[in-house]
Amino acid sequence: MPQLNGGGGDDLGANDEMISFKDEGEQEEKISENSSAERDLADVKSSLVNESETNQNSSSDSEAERRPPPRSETFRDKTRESLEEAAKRQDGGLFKSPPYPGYPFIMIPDLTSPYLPNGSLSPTARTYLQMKWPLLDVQPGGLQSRQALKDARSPSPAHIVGPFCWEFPGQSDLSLHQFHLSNKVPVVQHPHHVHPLTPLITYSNEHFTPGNPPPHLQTDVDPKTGIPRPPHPPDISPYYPLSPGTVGQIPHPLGWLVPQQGQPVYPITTGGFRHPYPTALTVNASMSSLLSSRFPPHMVPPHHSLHTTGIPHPAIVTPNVKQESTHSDISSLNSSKQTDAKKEEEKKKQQVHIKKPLNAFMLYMKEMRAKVVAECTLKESAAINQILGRRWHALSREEQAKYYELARKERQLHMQLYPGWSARDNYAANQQGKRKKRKREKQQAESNDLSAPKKCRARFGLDQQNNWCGPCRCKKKVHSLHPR
DNA sequence: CACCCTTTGAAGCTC
DNA sequence: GAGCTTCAAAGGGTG
Repeated sequence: MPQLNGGGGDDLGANDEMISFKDEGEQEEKISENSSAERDLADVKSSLVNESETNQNSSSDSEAERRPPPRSETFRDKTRESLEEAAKRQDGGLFKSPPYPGYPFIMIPDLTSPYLPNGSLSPTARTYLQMKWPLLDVQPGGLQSRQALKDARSPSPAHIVGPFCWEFPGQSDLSLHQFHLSNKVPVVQHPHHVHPLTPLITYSNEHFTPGNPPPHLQTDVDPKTGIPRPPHPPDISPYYPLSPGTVGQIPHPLGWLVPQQGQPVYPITTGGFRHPYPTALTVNASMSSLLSSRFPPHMVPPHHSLHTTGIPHPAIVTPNVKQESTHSDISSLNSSKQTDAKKEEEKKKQQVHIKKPLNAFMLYMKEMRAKVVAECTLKESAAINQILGRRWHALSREEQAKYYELARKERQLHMQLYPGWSARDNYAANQQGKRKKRKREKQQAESNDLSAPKKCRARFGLDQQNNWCGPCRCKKKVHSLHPR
């Protein structure tokens, strides 16, 4: 299990395990991809499949065989090298403290008293909550304000450069710069669903360079709105330019975090609001000490329980109930008492579904999906995920390490929020284990096929058992061990 | 409309 | 402890 210590450097121990680079052979594929830039979408799709198959085939070779000889200078190599150098220049090394300046808690200058005397949320708290749980309507002006906020989003890195899908490892940074410099961007595509931690990584390496905004961001002008961005204090990550006095007047720095298409990041159901989270959103002593140890004191929130606000953590969903509250028709008010009673019963029946914390790859996917979608004009998630999987393998150790560290943080936070939670809780919770059943059935079918008595035996015969597939060999052993 | 597909990683389960 | 299974996200595709 690739658990990073957060110290970076050579202590990344598991890195040898965490990057398998099973698709080293894609270098040639990339060249061919480049030469076929006018390939249409269907070809892109099919090439993905072909490449996958190719990679799978090549993966049977030994690692040494798969690794190409010291590479001549290709565009990819140059790109990666230059990017890594750039990252080194910017970072001066990995995980300098604070390693994750944007980690949610440090975005709160002060949440000791999130409420104003009139009972409303303070702008600071509002901003924090909006960032931490983007779909939460904490804007004072409701829809109008949210719309304004939405319109004033700072650009996401997911700008379109072209309709084709270019897969260059480490390209994210390059393309990011390209995107910001490019005027031929017809569409600003925002991540559809953004994990609360995603803002930390959306801008790739630059997230980990506290106080050093990348050059392309120094214009401080939102290219979409033309609205100048406020200067950020030197001690706070430039991506969270929060100031109690300015919040509410400036475009939301993470406005693009607002879920797209009206879809929530983690669907907040009515149950989500109804249930008082036993431990959710509570920064307990240990978590606070963790934060204190990792972040400057002024960035660490005090002990308090935000759950008193009834604000759900994004990881909580109530899976089986759709948003009843949206159906608050006038007519329904007539029978509100009966409906409420039924709802109450349903509520009780509902079990809070605490989702698993996202792993490193999931975090990476969340960040990069929109960009890949924009670049490829693909929307099929399966294909997108294939691309993302390959890009993931193409990432450098350092780049991957950032996501592993984020994932580690995510798990840590999750553990703090839900001490008693176990992944096991979600096993059967998923529709009474339907998927489990399906998968088992599927695997049984496969295994039946593979172990079909005549398959390998018929194909290769008893003389060439070394060519038999594993299950067939296994089955033979089993049969030999347990003869009837 | 529920489920599949597709990816990697974490964690649980089984033997 | 190895190997297998499930579930995290995502959204178009499918039956």
